[in-house]
Amino acid sequence: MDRVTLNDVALRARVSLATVSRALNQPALVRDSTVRRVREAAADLNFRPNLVGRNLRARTTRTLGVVLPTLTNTVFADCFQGIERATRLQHYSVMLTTTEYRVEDELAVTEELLRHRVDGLILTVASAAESPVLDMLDCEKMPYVLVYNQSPRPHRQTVSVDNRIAARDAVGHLISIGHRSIRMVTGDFRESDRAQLRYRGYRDAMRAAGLVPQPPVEVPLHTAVASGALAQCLRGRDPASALFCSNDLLAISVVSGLLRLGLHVPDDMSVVGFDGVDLGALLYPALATVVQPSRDIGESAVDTLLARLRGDVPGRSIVLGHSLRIGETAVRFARRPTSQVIRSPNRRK
Amino acid sequence: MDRVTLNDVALRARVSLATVSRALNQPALVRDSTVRRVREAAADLNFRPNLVGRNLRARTTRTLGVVLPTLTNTVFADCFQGIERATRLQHYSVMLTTTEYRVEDELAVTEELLRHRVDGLILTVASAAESPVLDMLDCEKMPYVLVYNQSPRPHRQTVSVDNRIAARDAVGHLISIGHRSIRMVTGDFRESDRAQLRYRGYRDAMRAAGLVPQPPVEVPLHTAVASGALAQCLRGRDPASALFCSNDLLAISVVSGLLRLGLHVPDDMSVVGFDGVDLGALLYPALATVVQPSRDIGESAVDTLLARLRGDVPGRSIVLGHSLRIGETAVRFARRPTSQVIRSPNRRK
DNA sequence: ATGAAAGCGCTAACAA
DNA sequence: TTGTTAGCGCTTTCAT
Repeated sequence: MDRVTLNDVALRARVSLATVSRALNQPALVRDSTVRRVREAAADLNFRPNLVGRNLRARTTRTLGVVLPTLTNTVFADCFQGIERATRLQHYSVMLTTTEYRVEDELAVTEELLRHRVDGLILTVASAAESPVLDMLDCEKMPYVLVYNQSPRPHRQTVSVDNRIAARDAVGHLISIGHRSIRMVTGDFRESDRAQLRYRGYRDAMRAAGLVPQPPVEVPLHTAVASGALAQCLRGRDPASALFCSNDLLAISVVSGLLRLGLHVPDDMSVVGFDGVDLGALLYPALATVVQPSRDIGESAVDTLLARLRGDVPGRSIVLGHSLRIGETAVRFARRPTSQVIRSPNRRK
Repeated sequence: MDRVTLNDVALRARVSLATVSRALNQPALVRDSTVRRVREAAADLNFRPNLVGRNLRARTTRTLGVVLPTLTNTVFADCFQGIERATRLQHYSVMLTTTEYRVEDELAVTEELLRHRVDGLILTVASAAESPVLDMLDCEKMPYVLVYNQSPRPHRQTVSVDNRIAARDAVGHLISIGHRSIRMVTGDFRESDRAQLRYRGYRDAMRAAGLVPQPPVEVPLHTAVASGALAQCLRGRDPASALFCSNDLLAISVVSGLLRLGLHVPDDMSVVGFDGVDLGALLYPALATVVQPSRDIGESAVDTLLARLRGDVPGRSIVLGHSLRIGETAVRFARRPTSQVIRSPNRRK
């Protein structure tokens, strides 16, 4: 492997080991000619600083730990790219682990990160309100920042959109374009405090309009949406004309499910998602959705965390702005569909 | 922070530091009663082994470095999840970095990983045939395994499907169901040796059927497919009836683009992708595609790399099986469309 | 079965 | 400006 150490460089440059270290890390403290000699020697020997040694000595690793539920949902992948970019800019490294939504793994993977002595953590947990991991981190005074989660406890610093208001806006939009019977579709409800907040936003919007919020339709995650679950929204004396989904992946799946049932989207049913993954905009019909700035969330989390590591006072949680993407899966409600705009391009010329 | 070390535990358990280390790592070498005392002391003190210290001493980090182009394409996200699962099973950790397809970053991010003294690397490079990173790794005898890439040089161990044959199978399928004018759509061609291999597979299949392969249609990546590029496939005296796309993301984008142009998929144009991302199966119409076992590729890469770290001889590259997913975006060619199967569900009842 | 001690590669006092 | 030295937390001979 590579066994060339500071000492080897020192020997070759005919200076002490300490001088090499300084020449490489704080060249200002070393005579120019020496710096050059050292650099040359290092280059000749193909010297590669050993961060393990440095980290042990420095008692800091310049590495952040990241814990996310999954990367399959690109919302988290985007966030991670943001995290990575920001850390790289600040000359930090990052160790990523995913829990694949297994709440019981959150603690174990975090523990492993702590053994590696990451300087701080960025994580998305199932529920920020009651979380063994966060309790542990608090107890050990290990700095961390939550992404996507929002926490009732102010000391748990988060970077997110305002899920409740964002959801309210989305549903409010549906109402404003004439929908009155709107249902919310979620994955496993308990798995995500975001979904719960978004459900509250749904209720807020419904009530504000004098409508009756319905209980959420829970569909199993990561699988084609059972037509049964969807059919449930279509039956009864007050069938839904619009569905608000707790995330984009689910929304995409719901749209496909509806089409498969022989319905037309959006003429028969409007659908709105939440996340704003790029893919949604590429689809046809383009997914209407609430856009969260995932990359920014990641970058902002890094900045926040590093500020704290530098000793800044914790500061408040950060709420980034969301926006509505007016896609093609949601249109004005009409008892008898009038518009053929969306469908017509799919016609043969 | 946490400053409890082996020594602290030793003091509390009234044994030497060395005994604590042994009790924790090789309990067989220590009297049972002592092991218990040590464990208890460690638990009381909330001792958390410092891997930095261990790694420095052990001159091995039990950590693998991973370099991937992006996570936004779920094919890589899936692969990473496989990598993560396998490493965790073997009590290894992993450091991930992405290049976001910036070839010029491959070297820099890898260098950083090496400074962290990862024991080995798993990477997907733009082109395995000529790659400064790989040259460097070879030169330093740093163990690595490529995923997705296939290399002409046998010593560059890879884990992948047979891209050329897989592509040939896909195009062969199109031919077998009556298509004769088939074009291939790729992203930036130079960015990926996979795309080139797949193009060869396309040519193989065309020629084997006595058809004339056309040059690839290159469309800019990560953006809605320009209708201009697609229109190009529809013009001329021999307009395509089917498109083979170099990856699923592109295929999805192409399908949407066609729909937007007013064409029907698959009646007017069949589309086949490559990758087999889960999402494709959720869409409507479901994407026809070549399925690669991405998770397995990741897991297999870990196993291969760890075997090598254990001193096994390198062994040959691993070619995992692919399969065709018969989706709904590809159907038998007919001059005048006869089937309404796909479209009819989208009709109002 | 346990302890003493050396040292992994590096940084940072402290001296010179 | 440069050198000497003492560890950072851990594993591992080598003794006992």
